[in-house]
Amino acid sequence: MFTTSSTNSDTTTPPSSVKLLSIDEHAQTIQFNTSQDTNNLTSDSLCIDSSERGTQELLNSIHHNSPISNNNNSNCILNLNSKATSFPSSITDLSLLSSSSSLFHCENCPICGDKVSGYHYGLPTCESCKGFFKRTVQNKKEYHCNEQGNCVVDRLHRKRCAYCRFQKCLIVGMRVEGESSLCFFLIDCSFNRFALIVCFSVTQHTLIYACSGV
DNA sequence: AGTCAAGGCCAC
DNA sequence: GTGGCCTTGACT
Repeated sequence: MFTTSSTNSDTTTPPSSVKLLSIDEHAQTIQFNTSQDTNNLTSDSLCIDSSERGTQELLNSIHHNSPISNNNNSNCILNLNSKATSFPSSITDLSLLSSSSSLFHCENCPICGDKVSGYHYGLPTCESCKGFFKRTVQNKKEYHCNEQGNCVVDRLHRKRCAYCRFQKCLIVGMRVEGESSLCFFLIDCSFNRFALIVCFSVTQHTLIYACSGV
């Protein structure tokens, strides 16, 4: 699924962090910096074979719904710790890792892009999306979209379509306590072997992928 | 005691 | 209905 390129001459030492630089319009290349420290950034990239079955659909989902792409690609840092440098090989492993929410840090709300106020219902979100999700779940609200279910959900337009806002809450992984829902991102650059792991909510019947490139 | 997330409250 | 602020309870 992936091929990789790297300008990093040190191929044996895992980086301490990965900073995402960009995802192109069709989510076919993902550029990111790896670093041992913030003053020594090197440039790497993933190239995705979009001809592989299901790949493009998955990456479009990432592009449109992930905290990464909703953040102008500037404020998301995936931190790698010792646990994250081993590559999980099964969904069970992924579900264990997904509970390590501290691996993923984002300054902007993955739903609307507003300022994150803390972790709410499993994700770092803003205060308004926290309240919106709470009211929806508590009151068992059902919304309907007047468009085709693809409304823009950002800080300015989040009030316009509750249906699309709530769908986005579910897609990015918000959940009530006790519900099984996975939303996990990891780029593993240990020993110059790159892997992107994407795990979405099982309640949305979306694919769970674990892909690696050499 | 400090921190954090869930839930409550209430002006708008 | 929304969203900012507050209280509460669990946890360390």
